[in-house]
Amino acid sequence: MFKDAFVTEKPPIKNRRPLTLRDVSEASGVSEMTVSRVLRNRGDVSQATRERVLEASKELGYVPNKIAGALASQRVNLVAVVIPSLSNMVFPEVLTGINEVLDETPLQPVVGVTNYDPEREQKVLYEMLSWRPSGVIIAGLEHSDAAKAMLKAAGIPVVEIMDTDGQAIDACVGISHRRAGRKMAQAILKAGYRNIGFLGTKMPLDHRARKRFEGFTEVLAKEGVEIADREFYEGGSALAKGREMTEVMLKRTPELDFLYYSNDMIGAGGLLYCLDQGISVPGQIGLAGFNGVELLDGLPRQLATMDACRVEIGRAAARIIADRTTEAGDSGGGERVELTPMIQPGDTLSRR
Amino acid sequence: MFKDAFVTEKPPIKNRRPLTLRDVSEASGVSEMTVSRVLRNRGDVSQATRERVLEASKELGYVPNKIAGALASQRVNLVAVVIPSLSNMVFPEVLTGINEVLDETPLQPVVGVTNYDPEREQKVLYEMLSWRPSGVIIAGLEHSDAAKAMLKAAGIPVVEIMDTDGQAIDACVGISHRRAGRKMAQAILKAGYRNIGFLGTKMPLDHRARKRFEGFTEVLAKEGVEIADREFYEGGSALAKGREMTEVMLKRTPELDFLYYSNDMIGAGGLLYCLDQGISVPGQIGLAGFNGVELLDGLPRQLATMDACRVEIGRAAARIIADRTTEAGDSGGGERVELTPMIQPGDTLSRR
DNA sequence: AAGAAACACTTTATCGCTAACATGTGTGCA
DNA sequence: TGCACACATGTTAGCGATAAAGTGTTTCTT
Repeated sequence: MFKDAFVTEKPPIKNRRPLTLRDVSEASGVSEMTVSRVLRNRGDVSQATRERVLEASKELGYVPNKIAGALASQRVNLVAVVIPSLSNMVFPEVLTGINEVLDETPLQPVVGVTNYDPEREQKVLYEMLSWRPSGVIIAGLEHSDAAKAMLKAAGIPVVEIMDTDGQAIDACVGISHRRAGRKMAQAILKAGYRNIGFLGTKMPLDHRARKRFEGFTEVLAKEGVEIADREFYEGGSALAKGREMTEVMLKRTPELDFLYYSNDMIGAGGLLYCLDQGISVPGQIGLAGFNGVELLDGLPRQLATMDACRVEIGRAAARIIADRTTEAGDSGGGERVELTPMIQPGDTLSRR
Repeated sequence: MFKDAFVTEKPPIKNRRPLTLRDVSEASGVSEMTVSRVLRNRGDVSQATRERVLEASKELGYVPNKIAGALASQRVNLVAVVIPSLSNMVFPEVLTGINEVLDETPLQPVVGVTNYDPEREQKVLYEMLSWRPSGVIIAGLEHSDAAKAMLKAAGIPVVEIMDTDGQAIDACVGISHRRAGRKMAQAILKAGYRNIGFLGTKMPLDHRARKRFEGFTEVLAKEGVEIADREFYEGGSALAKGREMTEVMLKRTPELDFLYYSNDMIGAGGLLYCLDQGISVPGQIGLAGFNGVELLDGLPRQLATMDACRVEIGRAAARIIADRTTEAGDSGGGERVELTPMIQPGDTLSRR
C-alpha cells in the first residue's frame, strides 16, 4: 500500500507507533534477543554486531521500554522513597544522600510525598508498591496498620529512616529523637538556664518532634524543672512564625531565660526577633533549635542546634537497599543504624 | 507434598511468591478478568461479586501490578517531572503546584533531578522516558540536542516550564526572565538609584538567571547606566554567601547605592549584613532580590523582590498535561502560558 | 411472545521484553 | 581427526495484566 511505503520512508512524526526492539532488530539485521543483549551489555555479542545494533538504535532514536523489561525479568530498578514533605529542607537533604549512593548502582529513587498524613502515606505507598520496587525507604516508624501490613507483605527491603525510637518493620536508620531532646535539655540545664519555654509545631502527627519534646521534658523533670511556657504553630512561613511566637511568649512570660525551638527555622525567627528587640542573647535569654540547617550560617549570630545527620541518614539507608539487592543471597535483614547527633552550641547557648 | 500444604495453610512470610490476579480470582471464585474489572471500577459487575472480590483482595493483601497493567493497556499514569535541583525551594514549590492539580487526576508525578547538568538531564530524561510516561514537565528551554530529539520523538505532551524566552518543543509555561530583569531595572532607576551592583550565581548553566541579568543590563544601558560592580558565587549557604559578597562588594565599591541580587536568599543575607552594619536601607542603599520566597516574611525588613509565580507555573503545567491526556481527541499542542511576575517593593526599594 | 438490548460474566490474544534453552560456529587439545 | 567448549546467535515461552470479542441470562420493548 502507498501509506505503508510512506510511513517507511519518512515517519511523519505524528501517527508513528512507538519503536520496539523489533524495529531495531530489523534495522540492524539481527534478532530481537541480540539487540536486547547489546542494549543491556549482557551475554556474548561480537564487537561488530554490537556496533551495528547501537548505531541502528541511535539512528532510530530507540528508547527501551522498561515496563516490558521489568515485567519479563521480574526486576525493577526502582527504590520507593516516601517522605512527609519537600518544603522542609530536611528531606531534600536526605534525598541528596540517597541519590549520592544510588547513583553508583542501577537503582533509581522514586519519591512520594505524604504531607504528614497517614492516610495519604498509605495511599502513596500502595501506589508505589504497585510498581514493584526493589526496596522502600520510608520516613518514620509510625504507619497505619494497613501500611505496615503492605510493607511486610511486599517481600522487599524496607528501611525506615529518621527515627530509631520504636519498633522497625525491617531495617532502620536514624537518630534517637528522644535522646536528642534529653541531650539538649542537659546542655541547657548545665548552662544554668531554668525558666525554659518550648516553641514548636502542633505535634499530633510530627512524631519526631513529639519524641524530642518528651525526651526534653523528661530530663527537666528529673531536675525538678518544668517547661515554663509553650507555644505551637501550624503552617505559614516558619521564620515569621518564629518571630510572632517568640514575641507572644516573651510578653506572656517575661521571666523566661531560654527558648527551645523544635526546628531551626522558627528558632532563626526567634533569634532575629530578640536581636531586633535588643534582647541580649545568650546573656538575657538563650536559644536553641534543632536540625543544623545550612541557612543558619548566614544569621548574625549562630543559633545553637543539633545536627540531625540528614545526608548521612540518606546515604546509609540507600546503602542498605543497594547491598541487599545486589548481594546474591540477599543476606541481611533488620539492620539498625543509630547515628549520634552532636550539639552545636553556636553563640546562643552558653551563658558566656 | 508437605511443603505445598504448608505454604497453602499459612504462607510463611518468606518464600511466598508475589500475589497475582489469579490468586484473587481463585479466592473469590470468578475469572481474573472480573477481578480486574472490580479493582478498576470498570465495566458491569454485580454488587454481590464486587464485594466478594474486594473482600478476597483485601484479605490476601493484594496489590495490583501496574507494570503488567501498563504493558497490557499501553497506558501509564505517570508524568515525568525533570528539574535541576531540590535544594532551591523554587522547585519544591513548583512540585506543590503540580501535585495540587494531578491529585485530582489518575496521574502521578515522578521527579528526576539534574543538578543543572545537561548531560545528567539527558540521562535522567532517558531513564524516565523508558517508563513511557503520559507526559513530561521539564524545567527550562535549553537542552542537549539529544534530549530535544528524545522529547520530540516521545510522542507525548511536553511542557517546558519556568522560562518563556526561547523556542519551546511543545507547550511552555513560565515567565519571561528577560522581562523580569527589565522591569526590576526600570523600578530601580525610577526610584532614583544610579550606582548599581549585581550579585548572583555563576551563570554558565543557570540560563534563567542569565536572562534576568541580560534584561536588567539592557534597560540600564538604555539609560546610560552601567553595572558599577558585580560578584558571583557558587555553592555554600546562600544566606552566608549573600553576607560575604555584600561585604566584599561594599568595601570594594563604597559609592554603590543599590544591590540587585539574583535570588532572595543571597538578598536576605545582604539585607542582614546591611542592618548589622547600621547601613540605612533603603535610604543609603537599596536592595532587591528575585523570587518572592516565603522565608522573607520573617526578616526584620521586607526585601524587594519579584514573584516568580512558582506554584502557579506548576499548576498550569500539570493542567496542560492532564487536559491533553484526558481529552479524547488529544486536542492541543504548543500551548504557551506566560505569567506576569509583579514587583513587590517591600521596604528596600523605594527611597521613601 | 419474539427479537433487541442490557447485564454479568468468561475466553483469547496480545503488550514488549527477557530467561532459558537450543543451535550453529570456530578453536584448542589430546 | 574428533570431541569438548567457549563464543555468537536464534527460538520459545512466559511475565501479569487488559482489550476485545464471545457466551449465556435477564429484562425490556412493542
